[in-house]
This record gives sequence, C-alpha cells and structure tokens, in this order.
Amino acid sequence: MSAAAADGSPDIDRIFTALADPTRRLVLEVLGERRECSASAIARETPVTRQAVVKHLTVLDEAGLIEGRRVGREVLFRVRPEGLRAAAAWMTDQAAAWDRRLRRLKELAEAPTADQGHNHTSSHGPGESRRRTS
Amino acid sequence: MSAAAADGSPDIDRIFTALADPTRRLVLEVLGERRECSASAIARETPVTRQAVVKHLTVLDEAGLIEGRRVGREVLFRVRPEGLRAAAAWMTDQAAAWDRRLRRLKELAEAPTADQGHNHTSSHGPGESRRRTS
DNA sequence: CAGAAGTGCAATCCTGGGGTTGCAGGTTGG
DNA sequence: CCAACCTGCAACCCCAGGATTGCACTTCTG
Repeated sequence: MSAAAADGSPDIDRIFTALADPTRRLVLEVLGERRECSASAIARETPVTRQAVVKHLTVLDEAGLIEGRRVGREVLFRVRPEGLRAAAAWMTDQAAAWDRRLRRLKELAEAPTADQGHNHTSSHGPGESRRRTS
Repeated sequence: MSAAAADGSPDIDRIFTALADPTRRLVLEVLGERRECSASAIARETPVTRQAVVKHLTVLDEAGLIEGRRVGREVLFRVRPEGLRAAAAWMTDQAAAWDRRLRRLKELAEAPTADQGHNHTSSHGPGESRRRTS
C-alpha cells in the first residue's frame, strides 16, 4: 500500500533515496516509456535480475513514485507523476527560501549599516560539550 | 571548482545522490539559514565531526548545490539555489512526460478502438541472451 | 493434468560510502 | 615568535543496501 504519498506529505527522504540509485532510475525510465509493466518484463529488458527489479520496485512504491495492481498471475506497475511533482515542488520552495535569504543578505551588505560589529559569538565559554573537532 | 552545474546540465545523478543523505540535507539546511559558513562552524552546531562535514560539503559542491570561497585561513560556503532549481525543473519535466503518456493511454482505452488485439509482443523468439531469470 | 511463466520470500555475498582518528600545513593575533 | 584556530590529506572501521542464488507457491495454457 505504498505507505507513503497517500496524503500531501511527499516524504522527501524516501523520494530522494529512491531517485538516488541509477538502476532505480533506469527502472523508472522503462516504466515511464511503457504504460504498464510487470517486474519480470522489466528484468527481461534490463541487465538486472528479476529479484533486484522487485526490490527496486518496492522502494519506488514506498516512495510513492509508482503503483502496482495485481492482474492475473502477474503484477503490473505504472508510474505516478504526482510523487515526482510533489518532490519538485518541495525543491522549488527550498530554492526560493534560499534565494530570499541571499537577496536579503546582499541588499543588507549594500546598505550603509551602522552597527557592523561581529559579536564574537561568545559560545566558547565553559563546557564545550560538543563533539571532538580533532 | 565544482566540476558540475557549470553549464546548463544539472547532473541529476550527483544532485540526487547528494540530496539522498540526511546528514547532507542537515548541512544544507544550516547553510541555508546562515548566509555563509565555514566547515568548522557547521561542525560546531551539528552532531557531526568537522571531517565528515567537509566530505559532505565536497559532495554538495560537486553537485553544484553550494559553492565556497577562501577568505583568510578559512573557507566560507554558501548555498546555490540554481542547482536545486535545475533539478526541480528536470523532475517536473519527467512528471509531465509521464502524465502525457498516461493521459494518452487513457483516452486510447476509452475510444472505441476497432483493432484491440494484444499483439502478443512476439519478442520471445529464438535467442534469449538475457540474464538468467531464475 | 503437467509444464511454463510469474511472483514471494529468505539467506548470503560484497562493495560503497558515511564516520572517525591522526597528523601536517597555513593564517591570524597577541 | 608562539599559541590558537582552521583547513587538507590519508588510513581505517563498519554497516546499509544493492545484487545474486535457491526454492516454494500460484496462475495460466495446451
């Protein structure tokens, strides 16, 4: 049942993890070209064993990037554009947020700010408690 | 020198690989909040050692998601929104392509097509030459 | 009904890469 | 000039996960 992408939460982690693997992207591509496809069918036209394909399909499904339905003795998978779209939206948002900060930083640098003193951080007082930095 | 994202090619593989790691996303987030940051600074406010941070910064840089400039004795990194944007665009394109095919498939199924015979594929002729399917 | 084709599951192998430690080389500031 | 701080390798540990093999079960076809 996918376990993800059921609602509006894209589950970024699963999606990026799924998309990070080349073989998985290959499988996705094949699935994108054909309309519906079984694991065995994909395995037949890629240099990957059926079992490996199944694993990848599972990951892709959990990421909400594909969905499968059982027909007779075989399971047909198809691509789910919404998943990718959601992830794309997330990335665009992030980029926008960064842009905002950078732009702000820039115009703040150009403005004749009076108080420019770097406040020394003052965070190295007693008790480091951080991880060893070497 | 990043080695990537110099031109218009987003280098999907590097970007997704970079984004797939949680720690790397954390580093990115920190870098997104602060305007510019050194590796040591990031290491100081995350549960990661400086060396690990450096590795992640390298990966992010090669993916074109950040850029660094040497100042005095330290190297300051900043986020690069364009990289993310490019990747997002790629994903959106993919999703669109899939949508197109699925839509086409659907209207083709609804249309009263005369010739509906499944053409049997006929691809299992002589000479499999594929990998062992078990 | 028997064989072929497809799926599901479990055990195993093995490489990649995230994380750490250790040390050497540069810069900065008192 | 010396101490503090930051960066830059390099070697090493360790485990997640990608890939394979083997077998049992179900479904379709002749």
